[in-house]
Amino acid sequence: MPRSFGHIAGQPVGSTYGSRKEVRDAGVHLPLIAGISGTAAEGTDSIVVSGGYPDDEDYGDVIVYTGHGGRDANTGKQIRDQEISAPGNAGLLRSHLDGLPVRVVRGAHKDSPHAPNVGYRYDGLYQVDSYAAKVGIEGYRIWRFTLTKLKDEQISTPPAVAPQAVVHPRVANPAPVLTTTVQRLVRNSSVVQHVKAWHEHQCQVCGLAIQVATGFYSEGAHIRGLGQPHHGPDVEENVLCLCPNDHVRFDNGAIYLTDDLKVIDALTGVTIAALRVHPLHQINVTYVAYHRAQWTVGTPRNEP
DNA sequence: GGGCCCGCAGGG
DNA sequence: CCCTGCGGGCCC
Repeated sequence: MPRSFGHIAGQPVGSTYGSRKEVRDAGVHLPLIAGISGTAAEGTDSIVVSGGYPDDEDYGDVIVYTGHGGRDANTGKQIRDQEISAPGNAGLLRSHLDGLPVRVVRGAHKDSPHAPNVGYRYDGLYQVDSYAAKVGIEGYRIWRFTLTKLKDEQISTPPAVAPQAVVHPRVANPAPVLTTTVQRLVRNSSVVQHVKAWHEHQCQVCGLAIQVATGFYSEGAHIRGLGQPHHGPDVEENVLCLCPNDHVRFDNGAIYLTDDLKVIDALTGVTIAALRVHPLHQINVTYVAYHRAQWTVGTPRNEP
């Protein structure tokens, strides 16, 4: 069964299961025993919270989840430090860096008001807000991942086609203001992942690749913005791989691109770099021109 | 109820 | 292929 991120069709939040085999057969969490599903490269698609590690803390919408590793294979006792490079831990780190949603399944266990009374229950999607090491109850280093529950509007995937045709009805409630973290989550489509992979997380403006414990971090920047009022498409030709600084510069017009992909400093008009390109990553200059126009237009007027 | 061991399936 | 893992059943 291929790994998939986000909700599983036919498995609404609140679905219950009698055993880990049933959870697996539903496609909600694939491993039969392990609590963390996923890989260091792709990220973690799901976890099971069932009291397997004493340092877990479950507050319902916030979960502090213990990573795996460091246990004796026979006794199950913690006998050494956990490593961030262990596959499940590195997977949760990657989900944090890429803003991927994690399915959370809770299993029945004592002393948790948030766990089901019996069996397992799918409790929806969470994001990995942060992680850090600490010495756990058993006296060894553990890695702890803080997950918070996502609201429905935070996990809508960008449409595959440009949404010009979509009718936006006037609604009484204004659209929710999304945090930076959630924007990243909503925007991290497979398109963005492709672009990041081509550039190996290296910023196309300055060349910086931010490195953390088990990999790199970069941001996917849409050249012509998604959604209102720009309606840019979520396609590779409309996405740049940038470091956070150059992402902010680009989104605020402090830098823009020429049609031959030179990077211009908007304040001085000076060319500061040639955009770093990759043969597989075609960039559509229509979007480049659209972005540039946003920051360079002025009202035409008759000069005396 | 706890200990133990037999497991499968996935990841490296 | 080898190793591991927030099962689970069975025995005492």
